[in-house]
Amino acid sequence: MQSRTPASRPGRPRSATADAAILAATREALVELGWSKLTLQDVAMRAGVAKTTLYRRWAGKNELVVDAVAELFDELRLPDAGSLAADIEGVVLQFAALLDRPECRSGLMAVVAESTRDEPLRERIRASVVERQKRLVVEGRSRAQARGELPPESDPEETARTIDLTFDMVAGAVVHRTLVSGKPADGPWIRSFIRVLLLGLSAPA
Amino acid sequence: MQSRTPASRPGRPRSATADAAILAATREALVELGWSKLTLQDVAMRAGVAKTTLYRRWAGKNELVVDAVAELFDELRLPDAGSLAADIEGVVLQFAALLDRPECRSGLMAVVAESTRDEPLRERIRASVVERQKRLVVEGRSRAQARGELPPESDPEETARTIDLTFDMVAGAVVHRTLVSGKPADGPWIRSFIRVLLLGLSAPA
DNA sequence: AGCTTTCGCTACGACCCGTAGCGTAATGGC
DNA sequence: GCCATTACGCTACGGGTCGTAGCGAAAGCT
Repeated sequence: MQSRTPASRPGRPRSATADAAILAATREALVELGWSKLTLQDVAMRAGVAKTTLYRRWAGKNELVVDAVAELFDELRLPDAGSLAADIEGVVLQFAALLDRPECRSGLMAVVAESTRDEPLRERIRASVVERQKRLVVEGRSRAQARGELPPESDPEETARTIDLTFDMVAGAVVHRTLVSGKPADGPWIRSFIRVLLLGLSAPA
Repeated sequence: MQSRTPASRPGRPRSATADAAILAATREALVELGWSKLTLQDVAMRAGVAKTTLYRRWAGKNELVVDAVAELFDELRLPDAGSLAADIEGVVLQFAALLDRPECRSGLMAVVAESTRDEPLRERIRASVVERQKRLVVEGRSRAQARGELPPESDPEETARTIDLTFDMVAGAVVHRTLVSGKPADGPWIRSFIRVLLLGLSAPA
């Protein structure tokens, strides 16, 4: 996750149990304290490890929380509900449920904010969180094109741009609705959103 | 801004000069240090005031940064470029320029993250930042309806939902593009975005 | 065995927080 | 002009977190 083991090094290996306990303790602390009041020594206490163990594995609070939140995004799955609209609705509902969890709300936006001044952190977020979401867009899109619900594209560069645009529109709208407007991204909202989105995307270039 | 003066109170009034100096110093510190390394005593030094003066006016870092960033959003204007697409392009370009400024990037997302566990803070952000953006959507929409570019609505509740949806889609996509994907919301991107958006919004219900 | 790395523990200086207390400055009411 | 009231700058304080260093013991590999 954070430090690769080149084959097997000599010496005592790192405890995988401790890793899991630390990440779970981090999420627990995020729920109870939120990002700003979360301290590394509190996480160490909860996880039952020494504070120095945390610093051996993570550079700081930012990196730790990214890894703790990233695990939540493993749950995201692309359902096969028969139509593009239904597929998107299923994914967005899962995403909205994630953003409803307090450990996600307070952690994710905070590390994104930090990443504006920390390029390695941005890359870490991109690799472990954003890519997992984006893959859902790519897969859903190719599936819809096979069904004839979206116009196919020949130019691979144009395809990449359209995927980027779709991803930013979907994820951006849901996040903004949930965290800025503070209203739930529930069924009715999602369906009206998908309607606007698909009308725009399915039109010929 | 943060404490209303009921008519005129007895005693020495608060220095408006100090207010402006503090907010400017906050933005300056945001540029140089970013959100996480910004401290109130550093802001006090830069502004040439005592630390206690800061605490007399703002409850803490969160509220101070919200006010400092909110002033930036005063610059947003709705241009009259003749068509809805051109109007939106103008507004989004301004918004993207705002999000390019480091004092905005690092400050805005951080307070939004904090607001997930602080309802008064969320309300403060809504009133002083979000409302100013939303008004642009409302105005641009009614202008477009007068020009016949968007279908009119009879149900006022439906109208409110459409405005909310439009706002979340526009602001969300631009923020996500800029801060999460880390790519510029430049002219070509904005135009392809507007194309998708308007195709969806201009379709009949 | 011997070597290497991790782990828990303790301690440390540095820094920031948020508040209290003081004397002084600036205003409005009488 | 005097006084009550509020704002201001300054100093100081206890409490907390940070990130690091050093130590002895534990747990793997060869």
